[in-house]
Amino acid sequence: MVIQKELEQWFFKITDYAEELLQGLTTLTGWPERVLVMQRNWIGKSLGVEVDFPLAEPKPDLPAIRIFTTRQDTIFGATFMSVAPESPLVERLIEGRSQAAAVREFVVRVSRQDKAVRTDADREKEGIFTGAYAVNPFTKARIPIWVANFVLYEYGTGAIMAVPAHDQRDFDFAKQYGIPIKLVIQNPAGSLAEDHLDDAYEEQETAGRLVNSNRFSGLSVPEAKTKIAAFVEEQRLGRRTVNYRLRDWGLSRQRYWGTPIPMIYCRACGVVPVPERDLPVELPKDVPFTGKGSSPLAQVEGFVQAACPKCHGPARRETDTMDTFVDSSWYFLRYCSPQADRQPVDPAASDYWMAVDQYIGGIEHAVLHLLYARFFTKVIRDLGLTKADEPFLNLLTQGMVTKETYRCATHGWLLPGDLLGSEGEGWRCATCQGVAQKGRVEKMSKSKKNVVDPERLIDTFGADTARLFSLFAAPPEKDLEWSDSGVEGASRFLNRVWRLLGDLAGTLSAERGTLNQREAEPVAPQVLEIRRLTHRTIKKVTDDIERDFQFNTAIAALMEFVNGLYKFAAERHADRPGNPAPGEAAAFGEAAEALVLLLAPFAPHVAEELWEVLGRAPSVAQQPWPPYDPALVASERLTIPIQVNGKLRSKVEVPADSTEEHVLAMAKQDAKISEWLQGKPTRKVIYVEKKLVNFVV
RNA sequence: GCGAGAGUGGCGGAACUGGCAGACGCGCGAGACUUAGGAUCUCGUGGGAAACCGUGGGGGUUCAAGUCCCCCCUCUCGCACCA
Repeated sequence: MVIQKELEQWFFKITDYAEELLQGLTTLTGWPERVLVMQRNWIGKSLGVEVDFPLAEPKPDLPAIRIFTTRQDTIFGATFMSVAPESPLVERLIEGRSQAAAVREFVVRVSRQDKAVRTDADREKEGIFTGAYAVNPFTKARIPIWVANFVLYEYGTGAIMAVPAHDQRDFDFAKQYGIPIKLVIQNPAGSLAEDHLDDAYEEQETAGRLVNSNRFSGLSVPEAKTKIAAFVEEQRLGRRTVNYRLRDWGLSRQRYWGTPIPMIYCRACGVVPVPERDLPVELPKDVPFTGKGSSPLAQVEGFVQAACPKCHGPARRETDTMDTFVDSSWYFLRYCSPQADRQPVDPAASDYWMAVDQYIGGIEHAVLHLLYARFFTKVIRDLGLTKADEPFLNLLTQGMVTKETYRCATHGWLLPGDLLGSEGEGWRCATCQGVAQKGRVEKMSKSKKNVVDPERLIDTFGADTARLFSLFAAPPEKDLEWSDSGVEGASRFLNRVWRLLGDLAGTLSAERGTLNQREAEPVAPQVLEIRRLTHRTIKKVTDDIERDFQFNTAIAALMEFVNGLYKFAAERHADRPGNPAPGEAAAFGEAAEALVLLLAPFAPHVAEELWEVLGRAPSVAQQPWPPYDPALVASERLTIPIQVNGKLRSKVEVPADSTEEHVLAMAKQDAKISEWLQGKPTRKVIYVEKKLVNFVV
């Protein structure tokens, strides 16, 4: 059973930074849009006004109820007010009234409800009349004050003006309790009738006009918002206000693992912070975990008992620990100067290292961790310990690993090892032989049992295969669907690389170095082709890694490279057994080295061994990234697609430096093309250099 | 409901600024080598007999659209009584 208790807790005043945390988002150009949106929503800034609604029977210390609204344009339609059940106003409003007992009972019932139930959007709207009335300051009408379950005590002022005609929640509530509805905005068609409304008219963007609103009638919604807000201030009824959805960060946890909150409670002096010389407060080692009651630390008398730093009398320590998000909010700053012992961050070191150029994490941290880390950075900056305004310049939110699920009617979710059968013949449960249903692809989890055993994976295929597959299966920001046959494919590729280099290694060493003399002698065409492939691959892999970590296409390029090298090797054996063209072995040598270097980030262990196979000194990890020769990246000959009326009809091969005239001439000579062009006047010829020709006939 | 992202072969995914759609891998098919193959190698593999048709659907711009514009559908994620 879960019981709600009120606890006294510690908070960080993150709300002081709400505006800066919001504004800072515009500078985070290296962050994914959806993370920015989530943070913007989380901060939830809204502009509105606070207005005092005088009580019909004012009390000396409570003359009015203050509300917050963003829809001041509808204020003439406010026909009642609602107050949050938790609000202390409730008690003040009902005191001495006949309704008091019933209202108290309602408040108790609502506050007992589970928070999850209460915050459910479909929750039924419920309320109770307090017996008290207020005066709408614009219409001077006497309006009843209700307690309503949907009004949030934590947001705004904990009390609202209710405009049933233009707010769906108020509309539902008014309908339920028979409260009058007053129309104050008419739609452009003029079709809204106060007594026949099916729903609240909440539209603000279209050209609705104010009605029944005195001197403000006829204005559009935006005009009315501005004018009424100004009027409220002129008349001293209230003021323009900014509200944030963001709440202060409650950091107290009734757990052991976490940083102790360095506070001491003294009967005489109150709450006293632990003085700096006594920091850090360390967690005691010997703690009983009973699993019940309060914080584990509260059980440790030796920890709890302390002397008051002020009066040195007996006092008690805070026994709650901090939310572990506190630690992850500034570790990157601490990493800049882990040895600094006088302060948490050495400003010089922080200025050198910060901000973090590239941050990688799961999307689940979009709001909490990434907002808290931004908050801490700003606080630490304001303490003068760093100049960074923002901690992370570029953010990559990598996807989750997913896998299909299997379920047996009697045994529930099944581990891959508890499955019999195959995709074709269907799946069965290994325990009961019953039918196993293949379910959705979901995030790997222990509960759904759609997991792979890393031990077995590594025993069978090795860590390189697992890594290579993970990087190849999807771009990093997308979810990765685990596939056993895909893993086999990755393993097959590494084996192909292994065999290729093993075959080549023997013949390579003899001719190393001849590449350097390539200017001196004519180069055989196949040598040039091998070298072109090599340099094009280096460029492709380099570009793909630098362009948003597109490891999947980088690995695809390596696979193409290997396929190409096999082809060249096979041709060599077929055409010129034992008789290589000048420089051919050297070109293969260059290719082999590049292959190993490019493969190293994706399959470091295999690459390290291959580096040795090539007879090079360890370690491949110490080698510079291979450069490419731009001259070798460009092809010598191009295949130009030829279209007629935008449809592909043929292709011609031309030297890369061909002029437009030459390409067009070649195209017209092409047998298929000349057939298509025959007898029809060519109206237009589109020529895109090195790309394509299109005849419009 | 609001916001963001995405829809491409049997599957995972390529296609950067409009210019050969389907790279690469899986799967599948055929063949080779084999006592054997769930190893390896080679070839093929969007649909269609073909003309042609094909990037969720429908319009549009353009010589040319997966890519740009308009409308619609579906899915995933986030927020959700925030006044």
